[in-house]
Amino acid sequence: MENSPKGPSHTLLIRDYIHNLFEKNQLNQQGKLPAERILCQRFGITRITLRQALIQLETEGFIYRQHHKGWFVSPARILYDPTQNLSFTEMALQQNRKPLNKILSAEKQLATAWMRESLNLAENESEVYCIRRLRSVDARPVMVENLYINATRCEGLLEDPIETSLTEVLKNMYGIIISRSSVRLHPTALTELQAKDLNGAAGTPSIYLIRTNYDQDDNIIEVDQEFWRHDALEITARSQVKTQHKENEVNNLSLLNNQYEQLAKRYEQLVINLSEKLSKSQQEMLHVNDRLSNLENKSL
Amino acid sequence: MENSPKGPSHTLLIRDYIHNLFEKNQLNQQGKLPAERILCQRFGITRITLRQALIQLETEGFIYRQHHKGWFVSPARILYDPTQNLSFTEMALQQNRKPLNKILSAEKQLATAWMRESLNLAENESEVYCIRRLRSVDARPVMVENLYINATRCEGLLEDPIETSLTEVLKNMYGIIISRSSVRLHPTALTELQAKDLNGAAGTPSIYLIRTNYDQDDNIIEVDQEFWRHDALEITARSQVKTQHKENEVNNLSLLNNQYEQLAKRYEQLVINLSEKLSKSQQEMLHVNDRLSNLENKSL
DNA sequence: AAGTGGTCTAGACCACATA
DNA sequence: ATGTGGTCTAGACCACTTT
Repeated sequence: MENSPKGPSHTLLIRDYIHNLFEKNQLNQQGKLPAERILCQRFGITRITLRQALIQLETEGFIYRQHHKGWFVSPARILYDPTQNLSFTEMALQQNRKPLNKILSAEKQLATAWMRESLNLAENESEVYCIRRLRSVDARPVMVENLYINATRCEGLLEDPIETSLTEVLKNMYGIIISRSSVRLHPTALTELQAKDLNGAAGTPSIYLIRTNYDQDDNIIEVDQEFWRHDALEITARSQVKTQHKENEVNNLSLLNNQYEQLAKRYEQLVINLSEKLSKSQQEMLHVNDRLSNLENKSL
Repeated sequence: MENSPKGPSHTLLIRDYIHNLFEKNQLNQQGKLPAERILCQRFGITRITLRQALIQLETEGFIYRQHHKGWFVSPARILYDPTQNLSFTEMALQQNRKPLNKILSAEKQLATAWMRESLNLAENESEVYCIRRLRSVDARPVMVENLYINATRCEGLLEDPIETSLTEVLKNMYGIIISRSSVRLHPTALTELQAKDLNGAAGTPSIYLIRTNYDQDDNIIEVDQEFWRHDALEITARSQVKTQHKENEVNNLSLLNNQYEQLAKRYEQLVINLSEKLSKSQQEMLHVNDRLSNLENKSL
């Protein structure tokens, strides 16, 4: 058979085809595509060619695969705002999605060099809690995360009910409040380990996100590595000029406060002076009145 | 020839090989890899297999390709903080990279439905400036962007020197200050159009970013679609709990202000009262003194 | 004209999932 | 056991870049 030298590439044709299937609701409930070999027949192309097209659609985030099960249309992305301190669960619920947590492993380890540096461990701190979690949305696994927690700060953590909310446990049992965090992220590919947990294929696009969490005293308490399916996430943020406004507001109010304070002080001094004068005046008055009544008595 | 059924996949082998080349500085200055067919020989594998490995490395962000030229090791990522209002140029310079701007096209257009909605155009506003720009870092094209600007707000914009800084032109010529912006982004694949400008291949991973810019009156003035090479960018952000602190600070200061204000008012009233009493007292004194001197004169 | 990546055919066997 | 995707071989021609 000949190659098709001109015209739109097969990727585009297949993309249109899948778009149509999707819009006409001709996919089954889970949004599963027909088998690869069937699609090959339909388009009269080789499997390798078809797969290249599918992989491109996967890169676009339009479809995804479940290992050895098939290709599916991707559900809507979850909105994630790294500038807000919302937990995964809160985030999902807020968007009417069903979140699910699963702890894959949890253990105490000796800190590696990387952990020491990331957690900014002190000389006498050497142990770290390592927790691996799988997080799903609407029964689809979307993220695996590795948590690294400074064990010195929360000895005995693994005996606590960390399945529900780690943040709550840290707050209620150890008095540690996660007050701010900084985040870094970039696109990359899944390694085999992560792909296995996410029920995907190694090498598929993903988002690597690392979050550093600080406690109320601005010490690093926890570092969180997240590996996301790249089609599960939409990142939002807004610039912080508002903060500048607040800054200005604070400055203005402080200035005003100073003025009021000084005004009050000046008034206070004035009141003191006036009071003194008044009391002198009144004493004098008493004195004079005395003299007056004396005189008047005499003159009678 | 047989397939290789076990052991690490070719991708991993090739990855190690390239890592080695890179660390031993055995690549030429631009970090170019040997030709695909040479690599095939070296590993004793087919070109398709090799390419799958290369594409996986590309997805990881470790290498990238220049269309019909070859594969190269990716340079370091640019840090981008969407919560800060830094321009592309400022951002690059701050990180000791050499930014380059190139305007691909600039024209006035009738607003499409999408533009109307995105720019929140009023009934009587119907024209939009559309500017396409290519942005490079260290001579490598990393991003194409489409700017959409409400033309009613800056009639004649295209006659101005927009090659240098659009923000400056808007500020100095039209009094429009971009005061805040909101950003959304997700990973996807390059379309042919964008791939062409970025000198890449269609379907390679990319980051789609859309920014909405607001002026000092919080009206939308500009919408900015950016298409990034996915290996060129590292996104950073920090949570805004600081804002909550500022919020509290503002509230506390306001409260304090109120207290000071009331204190000052009370003092003021006190001063008035005291002044009145004092003046009365002094008048009375005068009166009494008069009477006193009269009496004393008489009695003499 | 030669070299490069981009795309495609026509098969094959393996590993895992499901029934 | 069967069907699914995952991986691989051995070629071929096209489109673009470079010499």
